[in-house]
Order: sequence, then C-alpha cells, then structure tokens
Amino acid sequence: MNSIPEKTIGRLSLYRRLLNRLRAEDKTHLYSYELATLAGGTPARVRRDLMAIGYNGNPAHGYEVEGLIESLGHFLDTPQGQPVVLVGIGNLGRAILSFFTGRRPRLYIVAAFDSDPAKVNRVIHGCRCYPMQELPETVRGKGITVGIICVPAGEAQPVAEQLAAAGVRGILNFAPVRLHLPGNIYVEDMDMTMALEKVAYFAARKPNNVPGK
Amino acid sequence: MNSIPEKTIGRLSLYRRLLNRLRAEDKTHLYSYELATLAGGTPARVRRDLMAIGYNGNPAHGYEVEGLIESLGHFLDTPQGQPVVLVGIGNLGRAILSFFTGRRPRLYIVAAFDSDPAKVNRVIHGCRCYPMQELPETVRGKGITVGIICVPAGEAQPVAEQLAAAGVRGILNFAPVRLHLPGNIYVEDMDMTMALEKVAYFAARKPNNVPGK
DNA sequence: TTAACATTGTGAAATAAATCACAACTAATT
DNA sequence: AATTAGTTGTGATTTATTTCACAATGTTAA
Ligand SMILES: NC(=O)c1ccc[n+]([C@@H]2O[C@H](COP(=O)([O-])OP(=O)(O)OC[C@H]3O[C@@H](n4cnc5c(N)ncnc54)[C@H](O)[C@@H]3O)[C@@H](O)[C@H]2O)c1
Ligand SMILES: NC(=O)c1ccc[n+]([C@@H]2O[C@H](COP(=O)([O-])OP(=O)(O)OC[C@H]3O[C@@H](n4cnc5c(N)ncnc54)[C@H](O)[C@@H]3O)[C@@H](O)[C@H]2O)c1
Repeated sequence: MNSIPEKTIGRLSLYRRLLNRLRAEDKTHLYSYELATLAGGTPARVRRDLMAIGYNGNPAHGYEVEGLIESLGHFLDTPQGQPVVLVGIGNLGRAILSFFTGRRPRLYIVAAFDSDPAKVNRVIHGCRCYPMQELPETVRGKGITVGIICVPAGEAQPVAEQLAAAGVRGILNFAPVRLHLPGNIYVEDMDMTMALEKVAYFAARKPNNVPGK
Repeated sequence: MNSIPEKTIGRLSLYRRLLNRLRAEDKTHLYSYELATLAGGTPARVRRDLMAIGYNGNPAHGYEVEGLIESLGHFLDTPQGQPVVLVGIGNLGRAILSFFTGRRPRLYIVAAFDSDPAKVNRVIHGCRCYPMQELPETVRGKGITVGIICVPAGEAQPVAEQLAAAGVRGILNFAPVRLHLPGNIYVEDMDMTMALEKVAYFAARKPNNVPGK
C-alpha cells in the first residue's frame, strides 16, 4: 500500500503557513512552482505532496489559496484541537513558551511543568506553570496528546516515561538524547547540537560537497 | 560515486557525543548494537555510518571508544576549530547563547549581533553582543564560517544575505522561512512549528500510522 | 471553433537511505 | 590445533523519497 511519506506531513504544515501569509496579502490563486519557491523545493514535489490530501488544482489558475488552506486543515488538524504541555521551564522552555503560547488556535501550550518549586505556581509568557506532581491529572484530565521536553539530558528519559504513562501520544524532544518508548508513541528530536555540527561540517568543506537539499 | 549520506554526518556527531559520555564512565570498548541502542537505530546502520570515517572495529571487542572518538574528531572537525556567530538576541537567541557559549572547544559562539541598540554592547551568558554594523568586519576578520539566525521571520532573508556576503558558509536557521542563497552555502532549518505540527499529526492518528523512525 | 499555451496529475525512472544476510575474522575454550 | 560463539565489514536487496516526463486539461485569443 502507498502511504504518505513522513516528510510530506511536515511540508504540508509549511505549505499551510505560507498560504496563510499569502491569503493575508489577498492572493487568491497560485501555481505549484510558486509554492515550491516559497517552501524551498521543486514544483513536482509540491504537486506530489498535495496529492496526499486529495485537493485538486486547475491547469489554468493553479491552486485556490482559500480552498487549499481549508483542505490542509481538514487533513492535518483534529476537529477538537490539540492542547500541548511543556516540561522544563529553563532557558529554552521559556523561549518556547513565549513563542507558542496563545498563538495557534488548534495547537497551543496549555500548561508547563517543572520539578523546581521556585519555577512553578505562576504564569510565564501567559502560560500557567505547575509542579510535576500535577502532570498526570492535567494530561489525563484534559486529554492532552502532545508533550514538549525541555529538561536536561539526564532527566529526559524519565520525563518522557511520565508523559507516556499519563497518555501523551507524541513528543517533541529538545534534549540531546534518544528516548526509548513504546513504538506507538511518536518522537521527534530537535537536536540543535547535531544540527550545528552538521552545518559546521558542510561549512568547512568545498562547495561540491554541499548537498543541494 | 559513493559519497557519504547527509544523514550520516549528523549521526556521526551524535555518536561522538555518546562516546564521550561512555568514556567518562571508563568504558573502553563497545559493539555496534550498543551504540545503536544509545543512538536510536540499528546495528547495521551504525556499522554503515562508521564505514564513512574508515575506522575499523574488531569482531571480538567491537570498537575501541578512545580510538573511535579520535577518528570521529579527525573526520568531523577542522584543525583550527570553527567559531560561530549568532544574530538575533531575543528569547530564543538568549537561550541558545546560554547553551552553546563556552561549551565545546571547537564549536563555540564568539559573538552575537542584534539591530536593537538596547540589546548590544554588553555580555549575555558570557557572549559579547554587538550592533549589526560590526558583523561584516567580525566575520571577515575572524574567518567565521558558521552563523545562527534567530531573528523574526521577515528579517531572516536579509540577515542571511548579510551573513553570506560577510563570508559565512553554513547557516543554522531558526526562523520559520526558507532562505534563498547561493547553492554553495549550506542551510539547515530548525523549524519548530513544523516539528510540533508533525508530532501533533502522528499523535492524533492510530498506532499503525506511526512510523518507526 | 480551433489552435496555442502553460500547468496539473501521475506512472515510471532515478536517487537516497536503510536493511538484510553472510563470509571473514578474533578470541576464548576444548 | 581445532571448534565454537559472536561480531564486523560490506555486496546485494529493499524501502523511501524525489524527480522525470508527458498525456490531459482549462483558458485565452485568434
Ligand atoms: N538552551 C538551549 O538553547 C538549548 C539548546 C540545545 C539543547 N537544549 C536542551 O534543552 C534542554 C533544556 O535546556 P535549557 O537550556 O532550557 O536547560 P535549563 O537548565 O535552563 O532548564 C532545565 C529545566 O528543567 C527543569 N527540570 C530538571 N529536571 C526536571 C525533571 N525531572 N522534571 C521536570 N523538570 C525538570 C529544571 O528545573 C529547569 O527549569 C536540555 O536538555 C538541553 O540540552 C537547550
Ligand atoms: N522563541 C522560540 O522558541 C521560537 C520557536 C520557534 C521559532 N522561533 C523563531 O526564531 C526567531 C526568533 O524568535 P524569538 O522568540 O527569539 O524572537 P524575539 O522577537 O524575541 O527576538 C528577535 C530578535 O531579533 C532582533 N532583530 C530583529 N530584526 C533584526 C535584524 N534585521 N538584524 C538583527 N537583529 C534583528 C530583535 O531585536 C530581537 O532581539 C523567529 O524567527 C521565530 O519565529 C522562535
């Protein structure tokens, strides 16, 4: 069976963001090559990606911005929205709170947790912060499915297990370690150290060694 | 010709980090399956990755931790080290400064820049901060090849062009836009919004739709 | 109405990456 | 010295993803 490539999911989310910006500029239609330029890619890949959501363009005007956004929403979002929790209110955790809290309607951080008593029971960047003890009841009580981990590397595995035990189904992990969880929990690693070393590697080699992406 | 897969580069950096931790625990040898468990992957992939650096293990004892670390360093690092600049001392920029400044010997942030006069001419998390005007001479003067972009989305393209013009060869980009630069400049995007939406997507689907990674 | 044009949707081909599977090897044991 | 056990290195294969390339299509203009 032909299922949707994992990378396509990420790009669909990117397309939607770009389209929302275009809509705000009153653009009503666009071609695959325009979206490809904005998203960084080829027109063929854009068309292939859009096949996944079953939205059809038109050879004369391309894709209708409004309809495509709606179609992407239908594909990517759940009707009831998806609240998110964050664990670890340190330097990075606070930056992320400032960015994601109260921004998107369907994907927003509803609570943050930390083991340090000095950091909890207050509001940071508009987000309520609680001690770790309250994590299970919050996650279970609100039916939260997504967690963000911003704790030190050594704490990431136990925190991930607590999240999984509480019912979270997907984790965005900023700690530079690989998590070992049951296979039905989706983990996406944001390993900045790895990314920076990769950049440094290619920055130091000759142009012909630099992949086009 | 068989060149090294791009993903292998990132994993080699991860292997090194894991090995450094093992060395600190006085482990002298390990097998591919052990490294695979730590890094999250298969033993075959670990062995295939290590083929790239030409370090040979031994069927009886596996890989020698010390020698492998050295070999990885030889492959990944440049002899002279690679200083890094960061642009955009906002919420995220400061978090990254706190994490990367003065940490690794070969890859460290030596200067940060911002267009806001209120944020410059001081030291944040141990890193000196300068106004944007001084970026070209700093980058050129110190032969800096790597830049990190932490400015708002709308400013990322012009900032990227300034970095490229000053001589930077690789960019780690945290702004949620795709940069358009000459093909000899390597760009790695850290798009947290995309990552979070991907997690949310898979968290909301059934287990059998969750890729194993 | 018809021809010209640029784009879509997609089967087929190409490329990239992961995995399989096994001969070759090393050290420990008999 | 021969045997066993368990791992490495890698050719071959499989799977994932991207790109090619072209018939089908909607629109515009003659
Ligand atoms: N700061 C960055 O830019 C950056 C960059 C790359 C990676 N990271 C990674 O992100 C993670 C967080 O980094 P940071 O700079 O914010 O660290 P930090 O030390 O500033 O913050 C960590 C927070 O986690 C809390 N914590 C510790 N153990 C906990 C536990 N068991 N349960 C709940 N909370 C706990 C601490 O109280 C603290 O508030 C680390 O794993 C780090 O490696 C951070
Ligand atoms: N904060 C996060 O956790 C987070 C998460 C995802 C993405 N991002 C992205 O990272 C980037 C930075 O986010 P932030 O939260 O730190 O924003 P911020 O507004 O806190 O900081 C942006 C900084 O960039 C500086 N700046 C603006 N224009 C500039 C220019 N032309 N040259 C130099 N400096 C300039 C500003 O003075 C400010 O200090 C944004 O693109 C954002 O979308 C941030």
